[in-house]
Amino acid sequence: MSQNTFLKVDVYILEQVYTADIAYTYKASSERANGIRKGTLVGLPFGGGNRLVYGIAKDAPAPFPKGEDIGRYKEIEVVVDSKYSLSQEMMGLCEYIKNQVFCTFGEAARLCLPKGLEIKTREYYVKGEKYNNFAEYIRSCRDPGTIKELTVIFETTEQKSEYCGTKSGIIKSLVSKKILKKTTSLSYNVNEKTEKFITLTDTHIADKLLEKTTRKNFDKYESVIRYLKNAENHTAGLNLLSQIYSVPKSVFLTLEKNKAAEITQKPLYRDAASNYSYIPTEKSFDLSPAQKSAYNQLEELYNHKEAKAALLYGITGSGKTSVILKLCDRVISEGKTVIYLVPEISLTGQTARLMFERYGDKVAIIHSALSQGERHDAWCAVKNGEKPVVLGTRSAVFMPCSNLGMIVIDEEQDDSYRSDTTPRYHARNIARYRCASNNALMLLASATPSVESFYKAESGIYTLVRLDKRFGNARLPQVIIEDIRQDLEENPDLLPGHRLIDEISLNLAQKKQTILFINRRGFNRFVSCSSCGEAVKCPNCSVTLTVHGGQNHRLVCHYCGYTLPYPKVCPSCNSPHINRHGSGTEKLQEQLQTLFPHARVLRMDADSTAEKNAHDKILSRFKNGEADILIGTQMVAKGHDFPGVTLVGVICAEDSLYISDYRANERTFSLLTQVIGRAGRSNDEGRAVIQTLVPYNEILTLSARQDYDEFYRGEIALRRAVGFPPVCDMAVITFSSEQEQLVMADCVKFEKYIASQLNPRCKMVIYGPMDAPIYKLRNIYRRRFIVKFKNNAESRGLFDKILMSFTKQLNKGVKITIDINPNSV
DNA sequence: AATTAGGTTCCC
DNA sequence: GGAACCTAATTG
Repeated sequence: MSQNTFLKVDVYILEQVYTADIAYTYKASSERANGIRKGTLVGLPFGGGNRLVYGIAKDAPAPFPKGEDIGRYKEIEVVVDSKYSLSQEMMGLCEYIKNQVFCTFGEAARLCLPKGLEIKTREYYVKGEKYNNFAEYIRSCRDPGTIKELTVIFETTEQKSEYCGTKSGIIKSLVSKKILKKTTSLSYNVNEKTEKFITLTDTHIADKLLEKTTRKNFDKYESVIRYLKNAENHTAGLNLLSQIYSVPKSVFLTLEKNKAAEITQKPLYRDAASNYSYIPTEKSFDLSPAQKSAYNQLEELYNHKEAKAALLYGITGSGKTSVILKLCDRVISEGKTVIYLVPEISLTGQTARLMFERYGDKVAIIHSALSQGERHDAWCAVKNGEKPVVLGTRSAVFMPCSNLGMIVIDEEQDDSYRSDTTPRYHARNIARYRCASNNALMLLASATPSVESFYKAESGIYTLVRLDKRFGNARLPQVIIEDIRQDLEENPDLLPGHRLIDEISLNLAQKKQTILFINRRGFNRFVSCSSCGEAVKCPNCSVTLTVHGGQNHRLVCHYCGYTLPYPKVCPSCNSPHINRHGSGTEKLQEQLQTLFPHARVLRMDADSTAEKNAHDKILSRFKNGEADILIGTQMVAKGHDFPGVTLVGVICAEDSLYISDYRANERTFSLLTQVIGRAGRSNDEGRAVIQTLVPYNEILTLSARQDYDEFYRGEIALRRAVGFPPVCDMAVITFSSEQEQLVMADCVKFEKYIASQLNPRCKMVIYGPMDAPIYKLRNIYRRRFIVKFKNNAESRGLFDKILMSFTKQLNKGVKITIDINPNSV
């Protein structure tokens, strides 16, 4: 073959490691290169073993420079279907992610591709060059047992010329002697589901065929042909037809063979929409004057058709959703697409119903509880433009929408928008990039914006749009901050105090609903021994175990899932005096059932929502009035609209205040404001009882007043004074390993190394090394450094350089990760 | 001599 | 991350 029949293709390997993430040069025959553009997914032989891996073409194929030695390049083996190609925009996005969060291009690309597309290579063996010498080989083998195995191998080889074998030493040596040759083939985890259809194309032939048919089969042909003649487009599903008339498949094949009919395949989408019941509606929203004004401001911004970002700050119950949906209408009516992000699956259910009502099957739903097949099909449907609206959690921000008009991030302050595994991206940053490259609008919405976003709104980077009146007649709830120190002295074990009990009784009598919030699941938080003082800890993690399933049933680790029966004696000193401490959702549920035996109580926490669609079931049962009281962890706080709820109780409000994290105040304020906001969303006035040991705490009083502005003013002043985000940026560099000493050693090494690498222009301040807040997790020890810096290209470049070179120096089994502005520090 | 275990290096 | 490649240790 002459030189110029090959084209040069630079590819990124999908599974490449961080230290060597470069584009590799491959060659492709000009014919094959026809199917390759920038962003095309390809299969390549990679590494010494030439195993087949995925790559993505970095650029379009180009001719090799004259005189280049093409022989040293390997050839692209597979060009994957173009529907799995990444668009120009997504290629740019991957490059952006790679630079921002220090991951490989491939890791970024995988976020943009449907899960389950992962290559599965199957190893098998075929005859090698020296296959004919094989009889000789057997004679030289001493162990009769292995001869038996070999015979089996070659018998099947003779017949099929293929053997899926174990990796025994025999095969290895046969391969090295070139008697066998190792080969790989590729298959996908998820395949497209298709449905077969039959179309009657020629009624004449069909009728003639009927005349010739023997009496025995006549009825079957007759009914099939009759059905098809009357069917729309003379077409019907093959499986359906064969079921209705119990016809064998051969009937259809005969019709096709005689050219009376055609059989076609259509992709069959596994659509999660079928899980939701909804009634389509055409009705438009009646917006209040306040909503109208917010809408107008946002629409004006959208009309610029420029990369814009807005923060819709609307107090709880102000009707943000109607404003946003109306804006969606506007964008979709122009033929553009919308991505609508919500924090968790517990929220998709409610919003999904709203979206389906308005946009029907134009909506794709993406969340973690989908099966791989559903996810894959939704991805394809979005890619080919069948679903202009995407509703989903964090990962939905990567959906392959073309012609994006808007990305909405609802409850934008929520922690779940940041990924806590590599690549550690924040959906907000991805959205910002995508909106920028599509000249689209990024719309952040919240009742309690993150300090970071509000800061940007203040400095004019985002346009701030306010909605500070509740919708309709609804008013903010009356909030009582209840000092429960007295109650606890009387009965240290009782969770609801006098005041809350009275309010619940009142609500039950009035047949109104109540939400009780307690930020801990399980029964007791931990158990400890009164003889030796030790708390029972998880053997794999440096945390205490939580009591679950009744007061003395089991102990469970919330981090690794380790569990053991409730101990009779202290594991440390064998004393029988074990005490339970702290309270969770289960204990609250038990106490309520004793206090109010006739009340119907539902509980929503990570345990009660383990199975698929459980969130939605609990929430809709509560909404339908099938229960009087809903107990839950933060799941109940977020965005749900329960018109029947007039009372909200918070059991230990200060719980989340005293975590050593600079965002503890922000998180507490946001959580309390939101949970209080669940009350009184219709005409009835709402009440909230906040039980606490620190009644004069400012965060509590501010959230009781729902006074975000005041909270923000205090918080930003504090962050300025101490130097925390958003005033500066923070990088957390974590070292982790199963071997404690190796982590220690590498941290010491790194401390010196980073000091020697610092660039005075980057102004980095380094703290550490120190133990991670949970030092041991799943038997992995973690220590870390915290770096305060300014996030710009120069300092990112410096981090990149430091990480690249230090990763090579790490002890074996030690991992290094970097997280910029993580959720918790 | 010939596996086999452990460590190191590079992948177009 | 993983296979090949190298080297030293183990073994009948």
